[in-house]
Amino acid sequence: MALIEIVRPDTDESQSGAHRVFTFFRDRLLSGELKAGDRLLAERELALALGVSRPVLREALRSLAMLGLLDIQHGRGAFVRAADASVLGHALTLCLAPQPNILDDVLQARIAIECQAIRLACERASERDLQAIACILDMLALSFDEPETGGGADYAFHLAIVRASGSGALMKIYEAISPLLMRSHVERRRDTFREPAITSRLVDAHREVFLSLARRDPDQAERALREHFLIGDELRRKNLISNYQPQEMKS
Amino acid sequence: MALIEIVRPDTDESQSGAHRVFTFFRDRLLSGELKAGDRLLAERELALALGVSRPVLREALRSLAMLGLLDIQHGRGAFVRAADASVLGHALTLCLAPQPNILDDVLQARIAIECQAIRLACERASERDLQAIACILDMLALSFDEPETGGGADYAFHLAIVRASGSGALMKIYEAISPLLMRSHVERRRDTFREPAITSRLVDAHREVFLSLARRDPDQAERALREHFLIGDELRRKNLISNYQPQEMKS
DNA sequence: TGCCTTAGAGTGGTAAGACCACGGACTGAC
DNA sequence: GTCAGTCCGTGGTCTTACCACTCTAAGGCA
Repeated sequence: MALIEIVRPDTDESQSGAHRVFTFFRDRLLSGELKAGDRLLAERELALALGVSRPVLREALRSLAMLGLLDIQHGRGAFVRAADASVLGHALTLCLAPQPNILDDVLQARIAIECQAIRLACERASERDLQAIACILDMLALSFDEPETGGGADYAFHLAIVRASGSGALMKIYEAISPLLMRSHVERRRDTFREPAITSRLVDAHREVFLSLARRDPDQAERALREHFLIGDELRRKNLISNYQPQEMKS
Repeated sequence: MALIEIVRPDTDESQSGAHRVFTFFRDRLLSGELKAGDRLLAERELALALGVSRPVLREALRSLAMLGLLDIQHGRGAFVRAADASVLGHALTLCLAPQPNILDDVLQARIAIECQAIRLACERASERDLQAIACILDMLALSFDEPETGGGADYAFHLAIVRASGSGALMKIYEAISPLLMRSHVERRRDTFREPAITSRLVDAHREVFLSLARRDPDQAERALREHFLIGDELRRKNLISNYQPQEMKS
């Protein structure tokens, strides 16, 4: 709740006011001088203290808020917010937006993260981590014929593996790509689902991944995981073909 | 150069003005309606057209600029900028800042990206990609005893592999983590370097990675790469030990 | 005495107007 | 033809004022 101390940002000449104020706060956030939950001074006081006008200060604060670093509440004040991965996700989406085939391409990033994560998890996963994954696996097996809960369990399974890796960086990046993953998943699920042979293979694949992890065998775990992704890829291709076959060419 | 058409953003009630304008532009950017290079209307006209005051509009534009989506030039105007990975890098840095051991942890992300990238590269790399990597390898071999250029060539080698994967997502994420990688690298390089035995092993390791890639053998390429990372890790540990050994404990 | 209502103070949200600083283009002189 | 100066359009900033929201505390009522 410390109301931040003010030191006039006399460095950083050449940058315009708002940008100066922006970097001022960003640096305090990076250095840990401002922690989540801290309340900033009132805008009028801050503007005075930093030697800028209120609109300029607001431009900077608003920018920080858009980045998810600040939580500005009408009538209450501005509070430092713990940076979550949602901003990262948005930034990534914006970066990747202009590129073609993003939804497929982001799958490569997913494979990259998960394969490394499961290797780390083989070394680092705690018993609790493994139990959690086992639990999700059970849910997965039970709900594999329900699209919604089944899809959720599927995602939870993979997320739990990444979490078990104990790597914050992998976790954050995985969270960042997950909104795009979701879009890809939704697009894919439209018609891929609901053939018993497929779903049972899917559950088996997950089980094998888990077993390799439980045996703490990195190479086999990664292999099982890659196998699982290959199956998904294969299914997708089959589906594409069967989708385009009946109606010749649509545009 | 299309000066954007204006449609009053009458949806999105409940959000404050600046945020409304922000999402207004963000959505146009995502949908491709605004392309890189486009010039926005003047602030005064935009404010009038969107039905907000100029300070409010500026708060939104400034936020977009901070995100790297807009390039606002004094005296010239505001231009749409191709989203590059630098913002992503900053966002990632901010997300990861509060966590301990980030510099080591981000290495895990690097390994993840590169291992998947080299697998893809084995399938997709063009002859030009391979030539480029070979060229960098030569530079690496020649300059392995110069800290600066050697370090640069090292980075360029790995970047070239990621580029050869042909995956935009992997590339963007790799670029995003590279500033953190740099920090880690600098920290590490302080004293790791300059033992001939080490540097020659380093060059050999790179060469082996390249050869596996040129033979388009994904499994071996990944193995070689992991080996390379392991060596680095081992060196780092040795160094830590030898650093702390001579002078007992320094605080 | 206790609770509810209400008014005030403090906060962010918005608007309008004016002026400054920079960049480019046009026009004039050389 | 070239160069310099001027002018206009642009973003950059400041000031002032007012509105809307939140919380709190004082006051009235039961």
